[in-house]
Amino acid sequence: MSRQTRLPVKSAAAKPSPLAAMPTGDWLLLDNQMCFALYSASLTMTKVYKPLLQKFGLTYPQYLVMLVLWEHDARSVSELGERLFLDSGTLTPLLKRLEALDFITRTRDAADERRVIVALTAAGRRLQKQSLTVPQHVSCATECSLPELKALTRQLGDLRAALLRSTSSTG
Amino acid sequence: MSRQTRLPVKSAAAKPSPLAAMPTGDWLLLDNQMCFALYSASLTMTKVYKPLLQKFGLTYPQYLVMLVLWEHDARSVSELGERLFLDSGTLTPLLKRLEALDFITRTRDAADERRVIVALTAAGRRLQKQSLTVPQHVSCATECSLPELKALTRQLGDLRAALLRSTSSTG
DNA sequence: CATAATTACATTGTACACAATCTAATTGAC
DNA sequence: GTCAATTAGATTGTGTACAATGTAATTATG
Repeated sequence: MSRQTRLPVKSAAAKPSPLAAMPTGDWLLLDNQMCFALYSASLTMTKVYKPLLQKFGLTYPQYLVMLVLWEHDARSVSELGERLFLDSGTLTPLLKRLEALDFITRTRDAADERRVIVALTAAGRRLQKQSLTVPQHVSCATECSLPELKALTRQLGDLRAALLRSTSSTG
Repeated sequence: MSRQTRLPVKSAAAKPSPLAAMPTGDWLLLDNQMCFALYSASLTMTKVYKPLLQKFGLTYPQYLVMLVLWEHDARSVSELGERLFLDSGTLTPLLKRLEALDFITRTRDAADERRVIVALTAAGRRLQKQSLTVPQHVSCATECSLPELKALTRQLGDLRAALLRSTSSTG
């Protein structure tokens, strides 16, 4: 067989990398890497939240759990995990801290003793109104307009979906 | 004085939040929040890297340190930190692991005994060529074109810069 | 040149994040 | 109904992140 053979090899002759249009020597440059921009922007973002959430005693991941519960109270741990893309190893200790703060309760589901139902306390519900200033402050800190924020949100959602496909499938 | 007074009040009458154009009740919805899209995309991204870097025994933050050193060998801990937006509390243990893997050396600077110079070993340099497949694979996983990747990289870099301004200054 | 201030890094403590594993409860196959 | 397979959470171990603090070396000031 010649070197030009293109039989459907294992993970496909498929698409060439989008990087093919760039010199190979530039592939490993930090500032060319979208992933590093993503990673460092995400870390910086949590630093912006920190002082805002500290007033309530919350961390950013804890605040995310509260957001989910404010949308729909009383959800199981796995439902929270699906919504937030986090697993029980992360959520279990986090939820125990939220419980210790008296913002949520954790109760075994009587109908299915494997499940743990996470529900808001009165204090947890009260927190919703008080935390309206948080997205307000953070959105200002982004120095983005609302259309820009919406566009970025969609792009990052699409990116997450694409990356999830590559982890769950053949890769 | 009339209600129109615009004396420079504490943290300014300043700009209204970009969210002002959105119903208040939507501010706390998870899927409206760019920050959650950012956070979850970043976590998903590191999951894509994991199997690719595991071949070399590296984690994603460790890989970032290698990227910096491949661009410019022999840098101090604080230089690495400035480049990666990480502090010594994160880098010190991470660098010790890279040293244990024999990819870097850590040496006190003779000219300034406070500084620790991080430099590549031969194995660390060899890793550069071997890791060219990593950005190739990840860029495919994003399902983005090169112009899309470049645009996202710039947007996220701008976002990080804006967020950094809000943490360092008056906030 | 003595000492106060600063700088560079390390350490400690808290909180994620997640793979791997474990346990208990439920469901399925027969 | 019994036992295997599955499911839901919890636990364990490793590795970030980062605030706060500690220590040693360097620089600045008088």
